Amino acid sequence: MKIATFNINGIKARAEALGNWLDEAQPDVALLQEIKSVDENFPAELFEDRGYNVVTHGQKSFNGVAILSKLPLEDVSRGLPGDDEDEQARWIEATVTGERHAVRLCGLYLPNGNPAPGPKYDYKLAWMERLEARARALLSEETPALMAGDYNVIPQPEDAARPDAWKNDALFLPQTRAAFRRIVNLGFTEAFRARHRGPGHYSFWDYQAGAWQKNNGIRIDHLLMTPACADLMTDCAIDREIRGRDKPSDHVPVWVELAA
DNA sequence: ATGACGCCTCTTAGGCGA
Repeated sequence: MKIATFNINGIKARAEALGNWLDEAQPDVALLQEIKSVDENFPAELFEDRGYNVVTHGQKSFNGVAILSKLPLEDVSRGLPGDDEDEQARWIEATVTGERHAVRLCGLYLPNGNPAPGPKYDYKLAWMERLEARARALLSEETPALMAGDYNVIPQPEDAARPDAWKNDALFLPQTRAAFRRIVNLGFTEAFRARHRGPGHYSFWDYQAGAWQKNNGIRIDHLLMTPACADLMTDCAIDREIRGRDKPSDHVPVWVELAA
């Protein structure tokens, strides 16, 4: 079961590029972020025609998450628990069942948090506390579960081409990294680092200032697996090359293969 | 660096992102 996370930066602008990538990469599941669309305007038929089931949790203009899955999506849940006042669409869950295992899938778009300090950074840290609570609950199930998406967190200096440039940024501040590390340390396996060491692995390159051409990237799209899920992982990689195509998102897909 | 780039919309300007 191949499961990918991909911040597409707008479904309207990315429909064609996303379709091309799906046709080539053939993921069983794609967790999408920043659809920037209300549910009614999401072009589900483009993906249903390719054999995907589609669930969305959208909002107008900003944010929005979706799941595309060739397997049926069961027990769909929208919104991260813990704040009934939060109207930003950043979390969606569903269960898929493989030949041997059911896997709980959580797609997330963690708040950017800039500028920091400030109310946006406070919202990011509060959201991460709610994420930690949901993560604890998933672990207590002792079943395969995956929390994947755009975390807007650079975990370590080696995850940025120019870490000094991010020193005061909400993606890299010590408090941000500590909150991420606290969640991982509950018992999750960060899929990419379980298989690849060293610098130079990125999932985002800014549109500006030739960041892609200079390979000035950061690694902020992550897949966190419960122990029962990590036991099933057979591969993990970043589909780096699609950043160089026409009309790319500023993020690229990251995927895991699970023997589920 | 008040920059760039590209997405979005109550669109041709301004908000937002990372």
